[in-house]
Amino acid sequence: MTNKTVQSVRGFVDILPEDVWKWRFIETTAREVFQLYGFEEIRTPVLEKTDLFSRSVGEATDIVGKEMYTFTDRSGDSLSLRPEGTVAVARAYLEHGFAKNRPESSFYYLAPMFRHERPQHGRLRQFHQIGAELFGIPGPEADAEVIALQADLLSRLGLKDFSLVLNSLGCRVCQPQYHQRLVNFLEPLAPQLCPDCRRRIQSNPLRVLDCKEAECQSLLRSQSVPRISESLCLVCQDHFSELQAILKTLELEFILDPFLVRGLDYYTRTAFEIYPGRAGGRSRTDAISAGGRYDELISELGGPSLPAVGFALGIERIILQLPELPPPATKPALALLAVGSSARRLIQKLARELKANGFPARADLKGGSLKAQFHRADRGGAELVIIIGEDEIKDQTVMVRDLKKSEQEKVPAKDIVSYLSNRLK
RNA sequence: GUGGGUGUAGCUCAAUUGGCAGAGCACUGGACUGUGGCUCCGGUGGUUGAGGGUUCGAGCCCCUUCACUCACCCCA
Repeated sequence: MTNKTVQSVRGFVDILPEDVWKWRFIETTAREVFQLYGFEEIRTPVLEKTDLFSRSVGEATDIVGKEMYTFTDRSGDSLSLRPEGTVAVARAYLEHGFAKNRPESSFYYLAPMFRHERPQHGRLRQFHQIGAELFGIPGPEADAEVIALQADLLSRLGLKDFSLVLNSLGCRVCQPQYHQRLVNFLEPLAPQLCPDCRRRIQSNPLRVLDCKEAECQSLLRSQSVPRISESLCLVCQDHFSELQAILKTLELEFILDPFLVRGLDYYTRTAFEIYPGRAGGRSRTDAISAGGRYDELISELGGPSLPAVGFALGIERIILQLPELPPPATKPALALLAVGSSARRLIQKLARELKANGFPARADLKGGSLKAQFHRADRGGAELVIIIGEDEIKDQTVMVRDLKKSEQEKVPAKDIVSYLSNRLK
């Protein structure tokens, strides 16, 4: 492996055949669940105008501020590879008149996202999300529906142990008030906090609350930290407590975490994350799914005032949590081997004919000794091998060998299709 | 973006103090000229991630760089 060979771009990885079946499993399971819930698939472009993300996700967020793949195209427009899915779907929802003609719409997507982060376990620069957006329903029923969908999807995928962490971030009325209360609370403590936290007081005060430094934690625990729940307006309080009641009715367990934060600016009210494991300890591992309500996004994009709630789930992170599964059994293959060049023509022709009849027939394309051809057939998982050589050409037959039983018999060439039909059911 | 760890054949890993770069698997050929798996024998495959330095001599020490990985950060 010399460095002269071309390598893939950092953080962009190949998904090899030995792993692709996991992806397909996740994708088809997701599509099944979405169909049950009445969500429709939508596909939006990987490129959007940079402006779309900076005004919605937030100019100051890390995602927009330092992680986007942004470039100027030949006509001078600033474009970005999408760092997340929600905003693009909201754009499409507006652009195609759904907001007007069918405000209650629900969409899902399975798509690659791009963020220029430092690659790490479960964190790539091109990563893949399964996401869903439910538009037009203001009540907590919509939040609960979306959460139930995630839970159903995860358990269908075989992930039995996960915990749902829940919080309300408040709306555009109560959010700024809480923010100010928190900053007022933290500023006097700043000298005793770690350098990171001192910086966070301005940039992201909520992050101070789950700092990993023991000293910060004990300091905060000795004070009565203001909680968002105490600052919520009445409407937000109602929404949040109703949601909790619905989740209980649906028998969906959750853990309240007043310090749960979202990294994108458009979220209001409900915010949730799903972590692997029962404990709900959310400091150790990364969330496998997250989302929330974003009632202001549509209007901030220039549309009417319409509520929405959605989530996104990281496929790579799901795969890391997937229980050990045996790869699905592949259809038994038929290998066709040839001795001699005229036989080689015949097997390729015969293989094509067999494929037309639905048999996964694979003619050996490389040739060489029969032994080598047998070896490849065996390694390739063939159960039956058809051999054609001079003898078979002469008497218009083919030799059919069962690799498992180590038995073989001659079959008239013209009968091969019906012979195989009996043989392989 | 910050800090730590690791890079040796396609894969998994050896190599004494700085002293001839190796094994297993895989691939390939033969034993067995038209019959796979098992066994035995042989072969291909490496600028030791890359570049520079120290040294009679570097896989090993030093510097730089790239990649992977872990923690921070961020987030799905």
